[in-house]
Amino acid sequence: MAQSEPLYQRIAAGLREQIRTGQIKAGERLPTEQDLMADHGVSRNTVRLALGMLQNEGMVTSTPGRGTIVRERIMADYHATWAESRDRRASDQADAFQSEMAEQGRHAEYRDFAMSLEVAGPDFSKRLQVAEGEPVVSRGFIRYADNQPLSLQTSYYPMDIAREAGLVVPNDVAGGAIRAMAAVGHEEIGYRDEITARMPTPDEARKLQLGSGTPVIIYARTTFSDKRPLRLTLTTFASDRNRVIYELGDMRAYLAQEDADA
Amino acid sequence: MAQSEPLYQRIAAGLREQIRTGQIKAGERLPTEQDLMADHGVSRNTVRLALGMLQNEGMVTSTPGRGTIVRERIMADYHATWAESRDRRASDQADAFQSEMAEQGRHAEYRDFAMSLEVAGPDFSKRLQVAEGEPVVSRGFIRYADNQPLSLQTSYYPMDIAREAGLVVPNDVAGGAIRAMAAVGHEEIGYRDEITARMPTPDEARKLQLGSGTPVIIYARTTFSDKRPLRLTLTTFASDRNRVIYELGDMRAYLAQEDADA
DNA sequence: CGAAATTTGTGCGTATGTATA
DNA sequence: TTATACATACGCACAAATTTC
Repeated sequence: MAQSEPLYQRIAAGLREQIRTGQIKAGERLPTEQDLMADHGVSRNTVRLALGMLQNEGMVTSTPGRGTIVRERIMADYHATWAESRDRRASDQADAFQSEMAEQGRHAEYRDFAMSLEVAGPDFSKRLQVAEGEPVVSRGFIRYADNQPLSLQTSYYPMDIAREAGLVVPNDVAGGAIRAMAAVGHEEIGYRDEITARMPTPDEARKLQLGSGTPVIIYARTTFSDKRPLRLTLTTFASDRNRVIYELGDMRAYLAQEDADA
Repeated sequence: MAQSEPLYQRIAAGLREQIRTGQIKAGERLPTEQDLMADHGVSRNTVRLALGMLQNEGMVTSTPGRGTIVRERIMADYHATWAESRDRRASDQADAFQSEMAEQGRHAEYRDFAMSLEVAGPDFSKRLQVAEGEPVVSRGFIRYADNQPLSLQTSYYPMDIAREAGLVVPNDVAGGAIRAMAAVGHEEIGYRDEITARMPTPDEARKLQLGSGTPVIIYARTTFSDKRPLRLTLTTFASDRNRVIYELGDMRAYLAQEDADA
């Protein structure tokens, strides 16, 4: 006899397979806990361990009274290569996002705009070349599409640059922060992007309305003039609703293929 | 009295705070389940719900007999901008990785190399412009550093190109697959990278030796000649051990800062 | 609209197995 | 070997949210 894996893992594997093969489709209900208890002849505790696995994998969500439902994922693309360099009209880095969502027929907006002064921790200090303990200017907001939160974004600026560019104000800057900096001689000519992922903090989970098994993508862009770092932008993406896209080099073959599809 | 959150969440929050503030450091043991039961006057079940939260957040790992321990994390950088275009000597896309790890004084290697023919699913079909159901050539391996798995990588090639370039062999190709394709007229001149994150499947978790709360970063690179897609490379990174890095534009300020640090 | 039934969430207790120190 | 500590599994009760009638 094969060394048997735990009961709850077997039950989870069975449900996972039913979802993968489409026997249970996105949006549909799984059998209730009672059903699963009866089907497998196990205690409720064991059934809940199995369902807990699927929740932690982000495959299902459970709601009291409703049941356990297979999640569906929709994807918004964040084009890192040109998100900040096209149609920069409205707000800080609030730019290509709205035009891209509009193309997809979705309503994009920014909420909870906030400006504050923060003390540079080791992270900011190193990347912005600011002494630890010095103040930096933080400007952030939340991106929404169709009333659903997509990502949290906060940009940090060295104090002297923020002052020169007129960024130390508690509201949006006409034309965007990037242009405001460029206008006073701080032009962004280099970018370093660092991307990783982790599970969200409870605060992030609340703001992004994340299901329990959904990680966040952490996207950190540091920009440079020819002399120094100008800006550190931290974006926290809900990973079930976002992809980050880079296009490099000669894309004529890709573009031709896209046209053919349309 | 504030609307009380569930007991197990309160207990988890307390432990989270002790870890964040450094009262319990990486590598150290949390109080045992028995201790936590006594401290908070709750049942073991409740204590385990709290510890389960921390595990799902990737903060701790539990081992029978040993206890529950705060995880420590090491980071390897994957330089997407030039990982495939520098020092391409050894294997398929096995290139800059080894030289970079060597610079950090770590031992890099590739294991479990495998070639197989697969039927194109909807994903491959669309991106490689191959009819669904057609065979594609798959070549994959696992990256290790200091005996620890970092990422799973599999590349898919359209059958005709793989044949021309001599990739339909169950072993490494001298000089790398990219050169082999270029040598027969299929030169990569464009790249589209798609990055997202999700929780691992049990299989991925096993191969990457992931703790239960660790997501994976899914990195999909499609490359193009001037005419058509050449290759789809799917990389699954353990998110607690990897970052993906892009450097764009003029980085002279960043490089100067790096030199100064060293 | 309100009441009842359904379904998951939280919490208790207990027992046995298994890996580690 | 023994003790410790987590893993798995059983049972029960009540609360909270949703759907159904």
